[in-house]
Amino acid sequence: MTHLVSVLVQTPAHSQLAGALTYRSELPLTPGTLVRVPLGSRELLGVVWEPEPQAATAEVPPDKLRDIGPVLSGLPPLSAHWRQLVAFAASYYQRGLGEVALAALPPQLRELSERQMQRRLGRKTAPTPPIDAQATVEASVHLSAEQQDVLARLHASQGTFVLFGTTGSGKTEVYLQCVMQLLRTDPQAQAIVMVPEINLTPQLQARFQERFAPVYGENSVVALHSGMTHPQRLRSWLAAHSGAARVVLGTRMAVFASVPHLKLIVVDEEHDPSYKQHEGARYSARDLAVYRGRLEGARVILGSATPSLESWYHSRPAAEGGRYLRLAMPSRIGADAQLPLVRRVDMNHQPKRAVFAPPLLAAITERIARGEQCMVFLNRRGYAPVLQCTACDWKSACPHCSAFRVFHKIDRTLRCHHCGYTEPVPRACPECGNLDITPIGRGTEQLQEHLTELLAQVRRPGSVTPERPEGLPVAIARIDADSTRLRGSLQSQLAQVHSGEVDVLVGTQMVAKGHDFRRITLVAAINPDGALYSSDFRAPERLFSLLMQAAGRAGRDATIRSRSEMWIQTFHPQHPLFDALKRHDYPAFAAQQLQDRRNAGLPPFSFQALLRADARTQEVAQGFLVAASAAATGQLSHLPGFDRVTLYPAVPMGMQRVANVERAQMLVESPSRVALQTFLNHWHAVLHATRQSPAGKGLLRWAVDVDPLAI
DNA sequence: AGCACGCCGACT
DNA sequence: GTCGGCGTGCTC
Repeated sequence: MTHLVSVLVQTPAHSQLAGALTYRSELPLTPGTLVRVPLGSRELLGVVWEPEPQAATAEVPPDKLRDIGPVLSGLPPLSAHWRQLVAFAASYYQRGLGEVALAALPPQLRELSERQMQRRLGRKTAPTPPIDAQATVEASVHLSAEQQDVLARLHASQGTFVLFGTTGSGKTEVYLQCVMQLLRTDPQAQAIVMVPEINLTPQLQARFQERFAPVYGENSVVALHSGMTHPQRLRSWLAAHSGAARVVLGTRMAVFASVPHLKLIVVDEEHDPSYKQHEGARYSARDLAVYRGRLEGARVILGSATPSLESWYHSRPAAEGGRYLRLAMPSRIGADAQLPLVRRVDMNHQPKRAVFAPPLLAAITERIARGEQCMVFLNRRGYAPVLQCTACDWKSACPHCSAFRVFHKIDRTLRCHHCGYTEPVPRACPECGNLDITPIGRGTEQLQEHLTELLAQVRRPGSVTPERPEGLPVAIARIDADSTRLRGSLQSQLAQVHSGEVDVLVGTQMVAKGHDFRRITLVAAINPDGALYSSDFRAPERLFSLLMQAAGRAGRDATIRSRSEMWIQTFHPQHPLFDALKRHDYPAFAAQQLQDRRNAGLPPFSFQALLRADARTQEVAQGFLVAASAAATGQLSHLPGFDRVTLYPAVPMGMQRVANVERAQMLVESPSRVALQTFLNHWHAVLHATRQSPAGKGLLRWAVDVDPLAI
C-alpha cells in the first residue's frame, strides 16, 4: 500500500514551496524521521513532518507526486518537542517551516551519503570511567552562602529564572552545580548551556570538561557553534541526539539542538544582542530557550550582571505579574571582594583635543610602574573613521555604501566596514589633488600608536638592569577584529596578556566581554558618549552593560582587587547612566529605563516588528513598503486586534545603502503580542501578493524581523 | 534558494 | 563558431 507523507525540505520563505511537500512512500514513516527526497533535479535532506497530510494533497495532482528517497536509518526520529519548537520558531519569526527545520540541523547531514552516514554512526564512543570519581570533584569546590542560597531556590522550583549576579559573583559555578545536581539525580538528563560568542566557548568548555569528563566521560560535554568544522558539528549533534552527550555547550544555534532528555537550559550573558540571529530566520535564542524550557518542562536560567530590560521586567515580583523568578548574587567572591571604583573624567575641563586626559595618563603610568596592567577600550577599529582633504570637502566615502571608509594605517588602506571595499590610501586628494589629507577621529590603531608615544619615556618595571641600562619600552598590545582575524590569534594574544608580556591592552568591546584578566587593575573607556543621546532607544542599555562588563574585567585577582578602577572619559559626567554605574546600581538604572520605556510605549511595554525591503533604488524599496502598508489597511482591517496595531511610515534604514543596495524599513507596533502576531500571520500572504504586484517590481528581497533589536 | 532553460556579447 | 552573462520559472 502506498502512503502519503509530508516532508520538510530547505526552501526559502519566499518561494512558492513554503510549507511541507507531499511524497509517496511504501511504508508509513514516523514524524521526525530524516529522509532524502527528490526535488527537481536534486536529492535533498528532508524531515518527515506529518504521517498523512490532509489538505495539502488536494493542491498537487496525485500523478505528480514522487517517491520518497532513502531513510537515514540508524538515526532516531526527531522528537515531537523538537518539531514543536521548530514550528513555533517558524510561525513566530515569519519564516518557512522547512527553512527553519533544515537550518536547525547540522549542515553535514545534508551532504553525507547514506554509506558515509552509517560509517559515522558505527563509531564507538569512549567508555565511561568509574563513577566514584565524583566524590573527588565535589570535595574541591567551596560555595559562597549566596551561591548555596541561589542553588537551593533553583532546586525548589521550576520554570524560568533570572540569575542576576555581579561579575565575579560566581555565576558559572552555579551553572556547573546545577548541571551536576541534575546529572546526579537523573541518569538520562541533559542540559544546554549557551554563551553569546564563539570566543567564549573554549574557556567554558574547559571548565565543564574538567568537572564532568572524569565522571561521565569525554563525550559527556560537547560544543555546538559555527566556528567548528562540519564533521565536528555533526559529531556533537549526534552525541546530543543519541543522549550520549549530557551537556551541549554552544552559541545561539544550540537552542535548536536535538536533546531528547532536556532538563535545563542556561543562557549566560542573556542580555547580549548576539543571541538574536540577524540573517535568515531572525530568532532570539534567549526567547526560544524560554519557550523550549516551558515546552519540555526544563528549567531555564537567564544569567547576567545586567539583564536585558525585557528579562528584568519579566522577573519583577510575581505579585506584580512577573513570570520569571529573580535570583540575586550581589557580592563578588573572595575575602576582600569589592567592585572597582568608577571615576568619571570631565573632558570639558581637559586640554582641547586630548585623547587621554592627563590624570588618566598619570594613572596608567602609575599602574605600569607597579607592574600592573591596564585596559583601554574604544568601540572603533582602524586608525581613523574618516579621511578628509584639508583643501576641498572630499571625505573617504565608500562608493558602494552610505558610509565612510575607515583609514587603516597598518597597511595604508581605506576599508569599508560594511561591504569590505578596500583601496590603497590615495597619495593626494582624488577631487582636487591636494597632498594634505588628514585623519578625522580615532580608532584603536591610533590609540595604540598615540599611547606608545605618550609612554615612550616609561620603562617596564624591572627591565632596567646593569646589562641593559636603557631598559625596555612599555608593551602595548591591541586586540580587535583586525588583530584577531587569523584563527587562534585571539587565544594567543590573550595568552600574552595573561603571561604579563603586555602592560597596556588596547581594544574594542571584544576585550570587554567575558575574558578574565587577573592582573588588570585599571580599565578605561575612552569615548563612550555616543550612546548617551543616540536615537536607538536600546543604546543606553547596551552602554551600561558594556561598561559594567568592562569594569568587571578589572581586579579579578583577589590580592590586588581593592585598588582596581574603571575610568570613564566623558563630556557628560553628570549623566544619570554614569551615576548609576558609579554606584554599580543596575536596579536603579533599569528602573529609570523601564519608566522611560513605559512612558514612550516602547518594549517591553509594546511589541515590534520591522518589514525590511532591499532594492536598487530607495524609491522601489519604499514603494514596496508603502504598498504593503496600504494592502494591510485595505485587506486586514477586519482582523481581531487590528485597531491595536500601528503601521509607521516607510523610512530609509540607518545604514541606507550597503554594497549598492538601497534599504528601507517600516515599523509595526502593538501593545499586544497576540494582536501583532495575528496581524503578521495574515500579512504574510499579502506581502507575497505585493511582491508579485507592480509595487514589487525591482525589489531585491523583503523580510520581517520580529522583536528587532535595532530600529 | 538551487538549478534549469533561454536568448544576446567577447573569446579559443 | 562557442563560453557565459543573469532574466524568468519551476521544484511535491
